[in-house]
Amino acid sequence: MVKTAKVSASHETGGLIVHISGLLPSLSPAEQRVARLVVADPADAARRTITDLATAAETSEATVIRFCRSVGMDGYPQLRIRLAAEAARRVEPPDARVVGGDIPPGADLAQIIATIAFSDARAVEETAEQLDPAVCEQVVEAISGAGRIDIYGAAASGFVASDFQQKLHRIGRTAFYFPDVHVALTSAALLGKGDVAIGISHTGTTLDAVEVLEQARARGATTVALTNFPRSPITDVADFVLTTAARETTYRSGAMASRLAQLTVVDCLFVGVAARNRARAKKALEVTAEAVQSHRVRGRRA
Amino acid sequence: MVKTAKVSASHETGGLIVHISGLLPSLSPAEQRVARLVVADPADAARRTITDLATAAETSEATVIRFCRSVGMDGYPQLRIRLAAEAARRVEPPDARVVGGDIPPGADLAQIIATIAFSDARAVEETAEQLDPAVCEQVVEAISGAGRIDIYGAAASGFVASDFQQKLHRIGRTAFYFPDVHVALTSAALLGKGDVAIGISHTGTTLDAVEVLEQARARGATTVALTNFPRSPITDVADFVLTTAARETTYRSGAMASRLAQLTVVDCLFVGVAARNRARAKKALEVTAEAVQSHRVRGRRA
DNA sequence: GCCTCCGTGAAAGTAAGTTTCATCCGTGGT
DNA sequence: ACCACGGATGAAACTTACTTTCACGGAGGC
Repeated sequence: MVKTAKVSASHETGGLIVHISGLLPSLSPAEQRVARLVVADPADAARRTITDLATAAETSEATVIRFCRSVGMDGYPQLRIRLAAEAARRVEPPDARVVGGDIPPGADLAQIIATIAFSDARAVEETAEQLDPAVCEQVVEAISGAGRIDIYGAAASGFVASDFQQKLHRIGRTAFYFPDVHVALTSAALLGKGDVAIGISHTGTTLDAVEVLEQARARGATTVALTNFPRSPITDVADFVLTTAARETTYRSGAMASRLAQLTVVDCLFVGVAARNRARAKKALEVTAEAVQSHRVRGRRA
Repeated sequence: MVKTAKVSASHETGGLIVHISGLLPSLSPAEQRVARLVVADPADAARRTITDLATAAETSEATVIRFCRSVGMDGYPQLRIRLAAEAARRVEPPDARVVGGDIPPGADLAQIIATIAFSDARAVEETAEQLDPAVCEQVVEAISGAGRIDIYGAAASGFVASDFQQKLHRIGRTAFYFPDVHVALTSAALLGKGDVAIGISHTGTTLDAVEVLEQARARGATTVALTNFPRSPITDVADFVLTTAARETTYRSGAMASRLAQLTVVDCLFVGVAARNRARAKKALEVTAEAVQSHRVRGRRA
C-alpha cells in the first residue's frame, strides 16, 4: 500500500461525511455499501449498533470495522460519536431533502436553480472545510519560491488549470498551462528541483495528468495533485495532495460539480501566494488591469 | 415552517445538558458527580467509555448506568451519542462579520480559506436567489431549439464560455466558443433567426463581447448576456439578461469572484436544457463518458 | 494454468455495557 | 440501645457489543 504518511489527511475536524464520500471510490464493494448507508443518513447510522449496521449493509461486522479504519477512525464507537456530532451540526435547511438531493423528472427551473445553487454552495463550503491549511501553506510556499510552475488538467479540469495559470501569471509568477499532453510531458521533462508541477483531475485517474506529474517528479520538481478522491492514482505521484469535496448527481457528474470546488482551492492558493508579497502582487494586478482598460466600453459604469 | 414529522420519544432532542442540570439536585450524590462531569464537558464525556467516566467520577459503572436512566436515556451508548450531538451543536459557527470581510494583512492560510469559501459560497447562493426563473426558462427554450449556439467571453469569462460550450456539446447541442474576437465576429455574422448568441462579461463593458452580441442580434439571432451588472452596455444588445451577484474584495477582483457565480448560472442552464430531453441527454453523456474511459488509469478504483 | 494477493465473513477473543446482589449506612421505630 | 427497613452503592456475574484472527475464494498477474 502507498504510505498515507503524505502531508494531507488528518485535519479532520469536521466534514466527516464529505471525507467519506471522497474516499468512497477507493473502498472495497462491501465497505462501499457501509459507506453509502452512513452518508445517506449519518444520524441513523449513529443510532445503530455495529451488528445492526453490518446487517443493513449486508456484510459482516468485520467489514464495518475495516470501514471505520479506512476512513481514519479508531473503531466503531468513535465513528458513531463523530457521526452523531456531524449529523447534529448540519442544521437542516427547511426542505433539505428536496434541495439537497437529485433533480426530480418534473422539476421546474426554479427548483433546478435552487438545487444546483445548494449543491454548488455546499461543494464550496465543504471543500474549504476539509482543506488542510498546513498542506496549503506548503504548496503556497512551493509556488512562491518556484522557478517555474507547470499546471496540467484535461477537459473540465483544464479550465481550472488554465484559470490558475492566468492568475499566477497576473501576479508575476512564471506559470504555464498545457492543453496538450505531449507538450505538457515535454515541458515536465525540463522541470527540475525548485520547480512546481500541479496536476488537476477530478477522478484522479486521468492517465495524462498522472504521467505528467510522474515525469515532473522524476525530474525533481515538487508535485501537487488536486483531486476529489484522496486515494486515487494521482496521489501516488504527488508530494502534496489537495482534495475537493463534490458529490455526484444524476444530471451533473461529479466532474462538473467539482469545477467550483477546484476553483475555490485555486482561489485560496492564489490569494495565499499573493498575500506573501502584497505590494508586488497588487502592483502587478493594477498594471494588468490597466492593460485591458482600452477594451472597455466608456461612458457607462463598469 | 415544516412540521417535525418525527413523533418519537425525542422530545428532548435539544437541551439535554440543560435538562441534566435541572435534574442535578434530585440525583443521588454519586450520580451528581457523574452529572457534573457531563455538564462541564459534554464532548469529553462523549469520548469516554463507561468505565472511564465511572472512574473519573469516582464511582462504579453501575452508577453511571443509573444516571443514564435517571436522565431518561436507555443506556450509556445512547447518552454518549446524544452528548456528542449536543456538543457539536453548541460549537459557535464562524463569525460572519470576520469571515465576510476583506482579508487582513496578517491573515494566515486558515483565515484566508474561510474568507474565500464564505464569499464564494455567498456569491453562488445570492446569484441563484436573484436569478429569474422565467428568464432562464426562455433562455433554456431558445438554446434547446437553436440551430447553433455561439458563446463568447474573454479572459476569466472565457473559461466560463468554454465550459458552457463543452457542456452543451456533450449533450449533443451544436455550440461554439471563440477565444478570438475576429473569429467570433465572423461567426456571429453567419448567425440567423433561431440561432442563439451568448455573451459573458463580468463588468458588462467588454467591448468585444458587446460587439459580438450586437452583430448576432443584427442578423436575427437571439442574444443572451451574462453579467454582474444589470445596466451595463452589454444588456443593451441582449434579448435576455442573466445576472450574477459577486462582490469585489481587495485581493480578488470581482471578475475573479464572479467565475463561480457565472458557472452556477451555466450549470442551471445546462441542467435545464438537459432536463428537456432526459433520455437523449443521458445517452449523450454516457457515450462521451465512455469515450474517455481509455484515458483512465486502471487497476485502482476511482 | 498456477500463484499470489486482496476482499470477505465465520468464529474466536476481548472489551464494553448491564444486571444482580450483597453490603453499607442512615433513619426511625420500639 | 437495639433492630428493622430502605435507599445508595460497588463488586462481580453476565450479556452484548466490538475487535481480531484466520481460512476460504476469486480476480489479476506471471
